[in-house]
Amino acid sequence: MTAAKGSDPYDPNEFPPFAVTVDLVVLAVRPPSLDALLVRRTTGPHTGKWALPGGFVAPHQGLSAAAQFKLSNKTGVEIERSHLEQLHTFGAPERDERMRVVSVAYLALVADLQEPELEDAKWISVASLRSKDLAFDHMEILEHGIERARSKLEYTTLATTFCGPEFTMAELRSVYETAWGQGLDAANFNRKVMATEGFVEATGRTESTGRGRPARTFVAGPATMLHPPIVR
Amino acid sequence: MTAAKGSDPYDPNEFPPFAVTVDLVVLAVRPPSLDALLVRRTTGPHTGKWALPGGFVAPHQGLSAAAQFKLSNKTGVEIERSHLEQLHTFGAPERDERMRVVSVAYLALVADLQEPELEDAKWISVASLRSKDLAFDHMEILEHGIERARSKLEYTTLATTFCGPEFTMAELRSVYETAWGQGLDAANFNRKVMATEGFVEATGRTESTGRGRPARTFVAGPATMLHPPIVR
DNA sequence: CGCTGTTCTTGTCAGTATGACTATAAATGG
DNA sequence: CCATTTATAGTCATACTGACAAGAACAGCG
Repeated sequence: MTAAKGSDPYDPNEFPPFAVTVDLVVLAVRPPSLDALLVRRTTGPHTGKWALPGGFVAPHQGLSAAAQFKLSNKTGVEIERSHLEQLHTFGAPERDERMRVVSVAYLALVADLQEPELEDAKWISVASLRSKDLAFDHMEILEHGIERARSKLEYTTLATTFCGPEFTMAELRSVYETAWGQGLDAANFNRKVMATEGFVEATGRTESTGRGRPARTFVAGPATMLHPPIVR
Repeated sequence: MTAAKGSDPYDPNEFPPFAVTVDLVVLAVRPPSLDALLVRRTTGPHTGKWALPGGFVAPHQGLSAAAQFKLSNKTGVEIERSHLEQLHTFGAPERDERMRVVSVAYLALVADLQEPELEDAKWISVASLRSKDLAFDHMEILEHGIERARSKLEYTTLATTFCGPEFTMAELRSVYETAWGQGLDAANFNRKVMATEGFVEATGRTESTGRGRPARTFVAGPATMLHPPIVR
């Protein structure tokens, strides 16, 4: 195949338009389960099925602005103390029967601040995903998001985003254990976290859960990347 | 802000359409420089400027299919022995003055098989990027791609993609050194690569560059991820 | 009030990986 | 055959890791 050089042969006004949507993978760690936020579709195709929160991007709206809007819109989540990043873009020609839709998926990590759950929305444990039938290709998107989140815990400080503003080592560790589904040695975890400059900062206060020795509390430090990583 | 619940307020047919494009960050390691492929714009906005290869996605074309097509189209590159992955999606409302354009950027890593360079296309060293004025937001896209490639060298076996089908340890090492702009200890590099199961497989043959002891040659092994990583 | 169970926190230690370096091997070109 | 070049193997002190033990600080209970 010898290529036609020069200008692109397509005129963007020639063919039917694309629609662009954002879909959100919203994850929270709520021990003992890692949960994703789903909404029930009340209109359009796949009505009645569970789906990712999201919707169409407005004409003059940026992509991340659209994602932020949907996040605060569909969930009560505060944008502060949460993390939002672009995940992947899905644009298979037949993913929506109505028209050509390209969906830019975003990943949101939020603290579990028991926000009032909207109706037609629920948290679902990612462990119970296999049996679910999500709308469109949302299952694939969700799996991408889960793997991205699990992976990013290793080499970034994002674990603190899953915690409240003030947290104990045990809480931080349980973020990893819950997301990864495997236990970590508390002593070694402590050592690694404390050895990483700027990961957490001690408040000087302690917090008691009623049983056992009270734990020191920490707040997130300024660091964003982990050297060395916390390994699975 | 209390959210409007239920169905999305937007009707996709109400507002002006989006156009969707793919843009390619094509990288090759050609010691002593890491090079990116640029094409000169001959039409539309920014005519005359250098830009990333790319173009509009056809109505029934998948995103990665579009990227593959543009890759073989604008470069003579064989899809085999190259790596193509989605990078990031750029959709700022004003990034193209003609209309709302959402661009899905792809990252392509190719071996330096001195393909016949098309006219209006050239390799440019990423070290000389600062002085360049690329079309649209292509500089930002390119920088994303470069950083992604540099980062992926650490924990994947993608370095072999930059080499030909058969390569020496020195060639593989120079991929890292060129991409990272820093020297690596040959002996330690050897040890780490050989210790990683499935990274490379010895052919039993050797290859002489004219000077010095001939080097054993290797082919890429089946592994895709590196444990432990090769660190910068 | 002291015991006990629980949880958090610090300490120890052997095995391993790492980086810097040295030594040897195998070719080429005078 | 010797100097040079490059590839590869070996050495060693140090740092990091995982597994485990020990100590510290609480609550609850008899």
